[in-house]
Amino acid sequence: MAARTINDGVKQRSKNGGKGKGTGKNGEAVARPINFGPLATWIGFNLRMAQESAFQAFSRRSQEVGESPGRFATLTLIGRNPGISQTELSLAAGRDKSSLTPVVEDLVRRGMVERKRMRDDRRTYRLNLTVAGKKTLTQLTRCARRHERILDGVIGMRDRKRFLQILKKIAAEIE
Amino acid sequence: MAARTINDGVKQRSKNGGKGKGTGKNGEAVARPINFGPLATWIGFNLRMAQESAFQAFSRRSQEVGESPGRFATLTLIGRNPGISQTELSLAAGRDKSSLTPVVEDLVRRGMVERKRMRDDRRTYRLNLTVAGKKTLTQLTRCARRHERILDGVIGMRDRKRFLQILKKIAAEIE
DNA sequence: AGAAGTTAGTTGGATATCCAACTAACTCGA
DNA sequence: TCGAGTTAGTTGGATATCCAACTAACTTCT
Repeated sequence: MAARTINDGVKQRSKNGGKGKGTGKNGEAVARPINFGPLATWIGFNLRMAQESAFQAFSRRSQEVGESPGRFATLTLIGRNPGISQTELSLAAGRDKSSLTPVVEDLVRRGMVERKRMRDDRRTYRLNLTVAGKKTLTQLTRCARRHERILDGVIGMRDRKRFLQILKKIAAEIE
Repeated sequence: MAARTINDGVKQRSKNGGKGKGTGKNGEAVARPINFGPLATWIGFNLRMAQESAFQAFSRRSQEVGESPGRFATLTLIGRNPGISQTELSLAAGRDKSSLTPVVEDLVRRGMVERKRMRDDRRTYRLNLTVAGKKTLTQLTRCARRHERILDGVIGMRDRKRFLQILKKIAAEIE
């Protein structure tokens, strides 16, 4: 993940928050209204916008612990599935296995993850968390919980379950 | 966008679709169950998975027209907001303005978009669709409609409106 | 047992995107 | 009117991710 400074993603993009041409009566910038056309009601576009927003927020949060958001899912999956292989991991995390090569390398280098060749199949690695990895995961999990709480607040507990179900359905059934 | 072949993203990742160790009685591969731990119920993770899934599907679809998915939002926004500037465009599309430099360049080069300096502010560009751009946009819009119809099918019309509202709320209210 | 096929992980080439820093151009205040 | 501050767009440096092709290791079929 990018070595982002405190000034991060959304902030940069919204620095100029919707400010286009023109100025309001107080001298404050005023947004020129943008016509989104069909984008306004299309799921695909809004899904992307929501995801990016949430991701940036979590990115900021995980930096507070000095980690990147990408590491989080990886550490969780290794922690919950000791001895998992890189390919299994990539499938679970929804990434290409080649994307995991540098990620795992980094985690091993920093002493978070332990990587052993399997006895009976020497192509495959077994991944496990080290003590340091478990500690980091605990911190990251706390971050994630805070993040989730905020998301829950936005979604509202009344709709949360259904919303989650639909997300899973999309991930599972589209193509 | 990547010059993807017909064999695309999700396909690649799911080629081995959940196949871990072990083999079922028919000789078919059987997934080793993965423990997702808290990821299973976290919005952030599932939002990412759903978005990626939908994005890949649309990516494939837009290749049928020889375009990349990223171009679609851009063309739509220019088409709906003639004379829009690159910065306004970047804000609307939720990307950094620097990301748009190569995109707009490409669209201009391929004759989809026309780019003129403004008279009264020579820093700013005005972007407009050319005839060719409008034609391409029409094709892309058809693609997108097909894609949306599939998403609608997965979500179900009963929940669609609420689901969309929540996505917008997340994009707007998170950070 | 040996050849052909498959699988785990890595490498290479490419794109998309970000942020910071830059240039040119505009605006505003004294 | 000139200098400081702001804004539009580009450039540079970095990361994340993809797909294709590769190597090494396993499996299967004859």
